[in-house]
Amino acid sequence: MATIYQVSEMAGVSLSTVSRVLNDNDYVSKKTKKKVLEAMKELGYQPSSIARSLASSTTNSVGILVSELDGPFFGQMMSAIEEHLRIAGKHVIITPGHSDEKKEKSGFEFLIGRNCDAIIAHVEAVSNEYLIELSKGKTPIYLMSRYVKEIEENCISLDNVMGGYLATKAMINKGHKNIAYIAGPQFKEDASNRLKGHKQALAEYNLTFDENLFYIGDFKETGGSDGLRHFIQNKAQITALVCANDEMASGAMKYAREHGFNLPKDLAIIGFDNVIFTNYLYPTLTTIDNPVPEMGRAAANLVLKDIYKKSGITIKHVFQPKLILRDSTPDIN
Amino acid sequence: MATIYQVSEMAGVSLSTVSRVLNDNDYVSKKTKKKVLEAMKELGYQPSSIARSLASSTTNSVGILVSELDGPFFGQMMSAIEEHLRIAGKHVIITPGHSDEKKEKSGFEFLIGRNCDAIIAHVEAVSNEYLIELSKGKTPIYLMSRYVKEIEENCISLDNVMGGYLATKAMINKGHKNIAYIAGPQFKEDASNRLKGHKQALAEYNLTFDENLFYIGDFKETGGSDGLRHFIQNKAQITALVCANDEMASGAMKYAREHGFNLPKDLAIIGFDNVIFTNYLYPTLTTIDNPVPEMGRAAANLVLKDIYKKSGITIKHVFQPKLILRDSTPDIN
DNA sequence: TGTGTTTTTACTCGCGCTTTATAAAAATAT
DNA sequence: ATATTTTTATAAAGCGCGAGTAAAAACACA
Repeated sequence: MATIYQVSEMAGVSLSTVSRVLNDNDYVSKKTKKKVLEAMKELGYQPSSIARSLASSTTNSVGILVSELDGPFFGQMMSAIEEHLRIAGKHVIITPGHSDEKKEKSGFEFLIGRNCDAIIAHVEAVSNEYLIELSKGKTPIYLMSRYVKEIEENCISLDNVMGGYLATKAMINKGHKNIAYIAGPQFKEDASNRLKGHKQALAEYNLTFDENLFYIGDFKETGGSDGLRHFIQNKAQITALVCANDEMASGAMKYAREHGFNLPKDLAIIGFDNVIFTNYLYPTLTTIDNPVPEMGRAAANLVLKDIYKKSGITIKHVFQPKLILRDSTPDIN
Repeated sequence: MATIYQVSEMAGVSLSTVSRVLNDNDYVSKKTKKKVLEAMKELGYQPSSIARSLASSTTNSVGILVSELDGPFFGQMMSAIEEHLRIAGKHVIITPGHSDEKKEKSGFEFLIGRNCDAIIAHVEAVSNEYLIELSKGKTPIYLMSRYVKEIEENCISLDNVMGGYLATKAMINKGHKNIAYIAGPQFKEDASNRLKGHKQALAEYNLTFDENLFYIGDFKETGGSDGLRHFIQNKAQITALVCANDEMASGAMKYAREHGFNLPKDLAIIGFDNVIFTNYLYPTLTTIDNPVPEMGRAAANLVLKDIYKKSGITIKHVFQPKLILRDSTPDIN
């Protein structure tokens, strides 16, 4: 691998001259610049970003810490952030935290150790205190889908309480009274907030929250099927099912169909997140839109503004969910 | 940020001693080791992997270059590779190539510049020649879902021709004669091989390949709907539809339903890849299993063996697809 | 021709760590 | 007690680059 030194030798100039044409800021005469450029091409020179980082303590790369590498939700998120950052010439380094405290912490450490200029994290298992403490370090931390008051300027979040409220209210408005709820793991902030919204909606319409119509799932397809099985086995009389995310809703739909339900007539189902495939289910799934791509762009913009000093950017920190009515929640008569 | 120097000072030993306990290979007495470890903890010391890489020219990280960050196929792939590598203490750096030649090349450059110990790539736009040339460089390249003869030892691939063959043959076996095919972008090797398999199956059963029953889609949901629309508008009389991947199949299903088809009776549909959501569609989608997770693990194992000298590993290079029969392809009578 | 400016280039140090070669200390043998 | 081996620690060089400072070259003006 050619180094800057060999380039300088070949071009007959000093090291720093080469360095200067690399970062093309300082004064270099056109003639020498050309010479250097030619030498670079000749040698197939590729600057080592590692060495660069060490010397300049800036890497032009931002770390992304997500829960999972797969799953439509995180896919959209990573994609939106990366795309937006790439335009600005920044790169991303992605690592998963698997919703596990240890792994999330080790993910942060990895990213910090790699001198990321900033980290955008979607973490669920670490405590707020940890995050606040971490934010005092040299690497700025930005949080996706999580609101921590002490560092709210670094948070991009969705109003999940409102989302949960909208979902259940939609069912109530359709005329349902026996509404079951499949929640997500309650240590996850968005899951608990969505549940909170569900309860608010029930309360507003004088419906009581019934433990028998409540199940905690895993945010995956299995959570939906397990939840519905639970309700059926307990002979719960329900006409509507609210799921805390789309994966669980789709799992519930499949389970329902396999157990003789005629969808959507026998059971109305609503999801949450509006991931792509909801629109390809049958019946198409009513859900709550979670504007992940926009939020990803907002996070990217935030680091562009804070870290890379791009001007003229205004950031929205809290996003609003929106009800998307489709076929899985028909009017009842 | 604490450096190795401050640790050495605090522990009252030399730099290199600290370095040795870090890499705990050479001889260090238990006593000094303990002293150093304590000093590290006290200072909250975190070794800078950047500096480490520069000095040792090894990073314990492997680059992953995928087409897209979202999409169930790539999600599974990234996840499988990462999980397997993480066990061995290696990290991944992921970057997308967007099936675009320039972007794929820049992805390679980025990863190489970051001194990845190896790169696992799923690329579609760059030429075989480029890949062969690249393989001569200092960073070993491994290819997912692509077979290049000259570097076959570094390839993990699926027998896509066989997959395409199995899909169409399944339809023929169900009794269909008017079988339409929605292919993927033909510059992608897997897409063109699947098509090849389709043609083989047709030939084997003396069915002629009909341009009117052929459409090239984009491997996304829209490709499926566009394709089916095309056939309908051209008044093609078809009873079966073979799609080159699951996303297109799901798009086609939706379009079919919206246009009065009674699925699966009026139109049998088969996909390809067996991504998770196929099992949650209605009717559940018959498809060709693409063992992505296994292939991901194989790729990870390959670099573990080649690069990190882990022993006792045998690698399978070519994987076989498998027909997964579900409800979208009923028997016809 | 000499002095003052401006433009261009070269040197040197250091980023935080690994890695020799080498010295010092401890353990063992004679 | 001394020589010899084994174990442990040190010092110094260098990985590839950036940045600040010093020096050289080019130019301008009188």
